[in-house]
Amino acid sequence: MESNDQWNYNASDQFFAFESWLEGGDPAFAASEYLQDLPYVPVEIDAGIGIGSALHEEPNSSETGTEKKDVKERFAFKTKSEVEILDDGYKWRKYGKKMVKNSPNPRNYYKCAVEGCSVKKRVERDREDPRYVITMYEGVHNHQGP
DNA sequence: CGACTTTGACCGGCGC
DNA sequence: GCGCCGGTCAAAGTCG
Repeated sequence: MESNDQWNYNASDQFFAFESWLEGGDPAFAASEYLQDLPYVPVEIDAGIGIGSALHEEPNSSETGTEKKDVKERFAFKTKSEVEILDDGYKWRKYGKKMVKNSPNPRNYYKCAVEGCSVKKRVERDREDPRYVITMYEGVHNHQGP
């Protein structure tokens, strides 16, 4: 599928921001409270991947005894984009919109439209830089394509 | 006519 | 115990 191409058109910006976040290179973003409790999942940046690949990581493999089922795979990054609706190759159904206290911008809630797939996604603009969009994924796709 | 977006209401967790 | 805050539901509306 050509969904990789759709990723590539802005993958550079996305993963550059993501790397900066991982390395603490972007204090404003790292310190933002959107992500304070958001465990990130490392991704292979050189692999030309989509978010779906990143979400295949399973953090519970090293856990022993009590497994933390509540902790789903979550992943966030910042994108420089004018529009919030970025087609990532999946079909999303919007189910909510909310104003967060610390931001003048609304936060949008999306869910994967494929049956049996409960992946969720949140999109919101950066409070400091309105030209950036923060996207957060949660869950793992059960299916390969849209 | 069907599928999806919109928007306020509702609910549960947490802090005070 | 109450109020704030973030997340979800669901009815109505809109678009193709």
